[in-house]
Amino acid sequence: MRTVLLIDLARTSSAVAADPARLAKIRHLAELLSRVEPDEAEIAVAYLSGELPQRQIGVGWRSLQDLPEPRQIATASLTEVDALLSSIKAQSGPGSQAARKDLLERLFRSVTAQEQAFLLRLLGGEMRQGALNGVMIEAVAKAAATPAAEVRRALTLRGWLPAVGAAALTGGVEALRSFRLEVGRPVAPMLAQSAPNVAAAFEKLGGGPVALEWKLDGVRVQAHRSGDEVKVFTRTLDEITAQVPELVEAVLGLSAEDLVLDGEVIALRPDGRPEPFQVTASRVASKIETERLRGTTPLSVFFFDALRVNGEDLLDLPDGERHAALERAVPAGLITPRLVTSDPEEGMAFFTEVLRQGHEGLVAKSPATPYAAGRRGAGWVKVKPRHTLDLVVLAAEWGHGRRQGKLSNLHLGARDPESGEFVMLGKTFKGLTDELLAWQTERFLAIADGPSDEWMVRLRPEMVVEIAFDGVQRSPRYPGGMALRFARVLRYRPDKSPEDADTVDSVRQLLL
DNA sequence: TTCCGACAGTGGGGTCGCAAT
DNA sequence: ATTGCGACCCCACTATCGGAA
Repeated sequence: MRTVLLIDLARTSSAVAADPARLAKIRHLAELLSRVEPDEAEIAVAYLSGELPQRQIGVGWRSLQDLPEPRQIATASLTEVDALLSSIKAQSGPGSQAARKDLLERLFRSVTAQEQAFLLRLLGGEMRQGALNGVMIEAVAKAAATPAAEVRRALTLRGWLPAVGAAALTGGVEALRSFRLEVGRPVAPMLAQSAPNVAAAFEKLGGGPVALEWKLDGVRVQAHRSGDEVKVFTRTLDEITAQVPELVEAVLGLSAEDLVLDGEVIALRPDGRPEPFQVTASRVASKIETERLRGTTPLSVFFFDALRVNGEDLLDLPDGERHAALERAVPAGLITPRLVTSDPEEGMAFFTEVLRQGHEGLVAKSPATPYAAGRRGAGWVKVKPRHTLDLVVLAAEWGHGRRQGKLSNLHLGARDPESGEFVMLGKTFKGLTDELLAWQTERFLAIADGPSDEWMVRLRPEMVVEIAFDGVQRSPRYPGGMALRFARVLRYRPDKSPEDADTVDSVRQLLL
């Protein structure tokens, strides 16, 4: 009999969810981790931080409906559950959906109600216990009696917390220190914060010179080269080597044979201007007909960072030195345009220029910052332009989790002057404070109109709301053939009536 | 004592591959 | 051929805790 069973994880998760204090969550998690046996440590770290050792198993929210009754006695071990999930993942070909369902039912029949609830949250991808990677890093450190900084460093290099956590719990700080940057195995990519404008980005980086780089609206790539072998990974560390042969050839064309580079792939038109993001994303996601697609939609790559060049790990070096190494290893045509300046005015001119060329914006970087992979550290700050429109709320959907009982997700419409009707352009739930959620729920119920159901309340088109968004994209889903990208609420406009709302024509202007 | 960095949660549009219909 | 689902590409914003100032 194992000392730690699935029921223990389920109980720990409940305790974590019930205790809002971060330090208490860490205590609960560390207490369990300190009891788990070495061969189950990876599973425990994974499950309690909302991950699966298999990463994905082809089961989502929809497959988790209509599950069997629980049993009364909890006996399931982590190893047993892990084996079942592996066999679910292994199903493929005709009949696989039925086989998956069968195995999933067997799993749920073999556990108690509390374990079922835990597995539902885990497999559904919504832990709702207020603890994921960030809290788990601290819990692993506490349970293994190692500094959290050592865990973070290992996670940067390994990119997968369950593996790092298991190493820490079984081998302590020595095991953590044995993690190295390994060519061919992806590193957790460094992420950026955002700022509303160039001046604010300069301010955030705290004076001194700032490196400004074009922000291209493509797909983030991490390219590894060892001799004749190249591997390419995405931001979530999934391998896409086969989909991006242009990138592979570009890297093989460099003289350095030992490389880890960070950059962006993007589809450019013959005139050099960027294709819409959808075109790049479609090209990168397509696994078949790659050779034909190369002809119609070629990909370009632009690197902006070097993590390793010719046997030297550069992660801990400041940005300026890493970029110098990048410039030595990679020709200028494959490097993201960059300007180092202390002058915000000069920065704004650079921003204007990148937008004129049709690109997304800028990323401002402190030349002193090391590559803090996997953390949205303050070293990188992105700046993008923002559009706004006054739109009409057509309906609202009931929220989930902490928004349960509140009307949350808004259906947004622009006015069609021809018909006098409103054309839906998308939805948003962003930008709403708790106070605004409470207010709009009450207000919406007062103007409810038309067929509503358990998810949605239709409204008389009376409420005008000011919406910020990044751009307009072609939509196969919405009636006007266009949708807003990254829409969020700025404020309600009680001073405006629906007749004052922006029109579909003004939105269409932005599509070009 | 106040401020602010980091984290988790709440969901958005679009596209692909695959299995089922 | 079409549809449904899972996965993954891009992502913004608010509330909260707890350490920093």
